[in-house]
Amino acid sequence: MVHPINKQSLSSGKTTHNRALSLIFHKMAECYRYMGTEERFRATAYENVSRVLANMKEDISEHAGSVEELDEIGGIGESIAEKIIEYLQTGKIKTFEELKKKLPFDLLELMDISGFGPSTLRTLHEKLGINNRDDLVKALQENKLNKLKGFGERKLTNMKRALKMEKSNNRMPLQLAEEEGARLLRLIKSIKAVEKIALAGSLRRKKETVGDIDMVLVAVPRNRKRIVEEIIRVIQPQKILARGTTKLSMIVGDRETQVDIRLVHDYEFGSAMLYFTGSKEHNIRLRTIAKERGMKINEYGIFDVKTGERLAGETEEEMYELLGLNYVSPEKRIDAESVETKD
DNA sequence: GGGCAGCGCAC
DNA sequence: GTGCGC
DNA sequence: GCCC
Repeated sequence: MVHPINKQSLSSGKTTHNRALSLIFHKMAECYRYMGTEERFRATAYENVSRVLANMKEDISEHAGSVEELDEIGGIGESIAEKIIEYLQTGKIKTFEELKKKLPFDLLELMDISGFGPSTLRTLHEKLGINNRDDLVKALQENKLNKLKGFGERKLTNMKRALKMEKSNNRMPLQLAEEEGARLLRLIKSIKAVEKIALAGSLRRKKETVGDIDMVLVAVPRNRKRIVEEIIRVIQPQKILARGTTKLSMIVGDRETQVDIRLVHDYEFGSAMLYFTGSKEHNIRLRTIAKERGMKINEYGIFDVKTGERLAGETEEEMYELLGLNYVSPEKRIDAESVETKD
């Protein structure tokens, strides 16, 4: 089989600093999240920079002539600029080294696993003395978590599954995801009360690898309970992570693919598709623009902040239009810069 | 110096 | 109500 | 932490 040329791999030789720094800032973000809610915005800031670096085409050292130069990059401010320069000059970031000493650092990598947030990890550390992944696996085997408050059966099952799966990188190549997506669409379309269903997320954006499969389903509320039951019946997921009347999250197939389905009204289809297609950066940019215009945007539509009136949401096109933006095709909804104001 | 999204589901 | 993921 |  012929593989398409991968841009990332072409430039990988020049972006080694980006990768290393992206990882460090990701780890620092985890440290701050672990420290508690008062640090959560700091954590977000570090996570943002981590993502910016991961997506950057050229090596960060090309912009690292001065703090001022780095500061021009969105998401990077004075403090992180200094840390980037420190890293390029010394190979280390002192603040990071100190965080490592201060916190149960090996434990924090578990935050990369779905279901493990800061609070959960603090409880595990403080109540059971768990310091790393191995400790946790052992504690789970010995059923030591069962007594803990807030650790119900479903949560434990999900934790065990996530822990097992996390070892293998579960992102699949686009083509495989497209095949699986088409298969699921076919099955769900066979359900009578489903008025409409479409793929969203990174699969719709045609990202080169896809982590999970997102779908938006249109149905009236009175049919939703039955639809969810029917979906489970025809798809026969390996696991159900969460099920309600507006949301279904499950693990499907031998590859253990996570599938998330949102159930919405027909008039919310556009806003739900826009929202769940992402990317995250693109959404944040849209939110900011909406706010500048006195509007608020979410998966249910665009609203006038003052009156609360719903202004749009049936189609994506009308939403971009309302915001005074050119329509952006899903494939191009990559970052904040992919949003263009109309002239 | 204030805002940084806010909602559904598990518990 | 809190934690978590999205 | 960053942005406005």
